[in-house]
Amino acid sequence: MKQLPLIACCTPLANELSDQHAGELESLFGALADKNRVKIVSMLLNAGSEACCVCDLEPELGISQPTVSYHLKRLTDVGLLEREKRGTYAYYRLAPKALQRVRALFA
Amino acid sequence: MKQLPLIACCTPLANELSDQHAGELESLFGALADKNRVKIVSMLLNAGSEACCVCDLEPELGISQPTVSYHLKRLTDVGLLEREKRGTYAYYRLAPKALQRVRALFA
DNA sequence: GTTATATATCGACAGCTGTCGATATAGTTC
DNA sequence: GAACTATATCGACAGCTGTCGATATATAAC
Repeated sequence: MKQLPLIACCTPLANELSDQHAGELESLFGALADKNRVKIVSMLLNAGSEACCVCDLEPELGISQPTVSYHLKRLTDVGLLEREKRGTYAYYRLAPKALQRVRALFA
Repeated sequence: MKQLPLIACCTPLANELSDQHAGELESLFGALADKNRVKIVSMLLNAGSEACCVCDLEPELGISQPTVSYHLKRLTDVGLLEREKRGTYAYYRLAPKALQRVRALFA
């Protein structure tokens, strides 16, 4: 680069995200980067404060039970969902803090 | 399932997201599901209305130039970034509508 | 304790993703 | 035109992801 044709190039870019913070966001967005997981979050949003069990979700999603459990685990691992066991059933709900956290990213 | 132990199971879940809408969100979140792409978006946010060229981003990210171009393409393909060519340089900025769109998801 | 059931985990597999070096493309400078 | 430079594309490769059937685990019902 000998000369800058129109506007300055290579201006310093301040406030770069730390590797750690960037990695956390990668995990969070990665958890949402699947159509079935987006549907799960949407269904739990519509369910309000009610929790849903795996058997609620399976017929709506049209995928096998192990795969539903896999997606629920992905969402739970990043803190978006909370799990509560009742008898043989497992009930999932949106973690209240999770939505605030995501919302804060774009405030 | 013979009886419901504590709360009703298999209640109808209304308003499921359409396959198409879920797929769009999958693409959008997938574009953000990478630490280097998160950093790029963050840098462009900090840059405000100023656009950045590839040579701005490469040293900050510490990855090769082809890989930076790959990530910029991923973000541009989903409409998060806009590209403007000036001379041999390519300048990228956040698409104004994109942030509104993401924000609206969590309003 | 035996049977039934809801969920989680395992093993395997195809497909996608991030990365790089090498190369192509397009615009600038001489 | 020839040389240079900023960016994009290509080919390849390791690693991750979503999916399934089979199986394990845990609780409930009898």
